[in-house]
Amino acid sequence: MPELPEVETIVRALAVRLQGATVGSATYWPSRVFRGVTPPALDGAFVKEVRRHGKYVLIELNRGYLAIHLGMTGKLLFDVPDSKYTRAKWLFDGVLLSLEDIRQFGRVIWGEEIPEGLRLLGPDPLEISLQEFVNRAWSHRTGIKPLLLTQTFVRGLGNIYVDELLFRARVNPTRSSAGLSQKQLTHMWEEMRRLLEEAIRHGGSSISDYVDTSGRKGSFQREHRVYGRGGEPCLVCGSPIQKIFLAQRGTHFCPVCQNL
DNA sequence: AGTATGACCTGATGGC
DNA sequence: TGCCATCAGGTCATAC
Repeated sequence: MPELPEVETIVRALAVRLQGATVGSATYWPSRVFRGVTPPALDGAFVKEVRRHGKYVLIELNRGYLAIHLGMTGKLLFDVPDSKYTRAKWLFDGVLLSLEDIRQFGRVIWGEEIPEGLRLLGPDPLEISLQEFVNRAWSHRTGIKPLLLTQTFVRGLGNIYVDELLFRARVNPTRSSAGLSQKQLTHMWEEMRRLLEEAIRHGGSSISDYVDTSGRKGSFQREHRVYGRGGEPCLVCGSPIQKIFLAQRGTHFCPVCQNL
């Protein structure tokens, strides 16, 4: 579910309420999200910083790092009662934070250092330089869509924002990354930043599950130009938006605006 | 190194 | 109303 803009929205809200707070208690329900390794109790630990690392929420404590990936249906919610899908909850100076995850594709990782799974990810799309973006794109032989979804290439893009980005940059999703021109990649890099920043300003996209820490939906789904619009007219040229499958992911694009 | 496939989970939706 | 298939903001592991 949540991609970079949604996780960024969550992290900003967490930072306000958790920075400097002390962990009073932690409760973990048996669940796949821990992948067999439940974090320690953490009583008395305090929060140094909350930040985003790709699609991970990273909570830095004085004793180590709690990394939370929300998978497809994960939510971090303040002050809600336990539900059937509550997988963990923490009390930070009287503030209750719960992790709910229906499908359990999310994960919670504990590490005394930043977990390796996070360190191995590629650069952040909002921080990567144009030159590095171009060089990295040209160094792979794969399709541009699957490449943008690969978190070791850049960290944080998912299916919605890749489709939207390729539409805005007028790049066909079936193109190979190495075959793109400097001009096309420059356009993509610029649109990537613009798109993500705009989506963050809208509080992310809510299709079915995503809500922020207060349970509120984002509004960027109203700005989607291709994602979820298969068969509907292109907002630029009017031809029907196509939906195909690439790398097993639904892929939406305009065959005219994004011609080969 | 690439790509293709299935697995992991649960719920919503649409066709019959 | 029920049953079945299909689909969903994401990784992962395995096999060619």
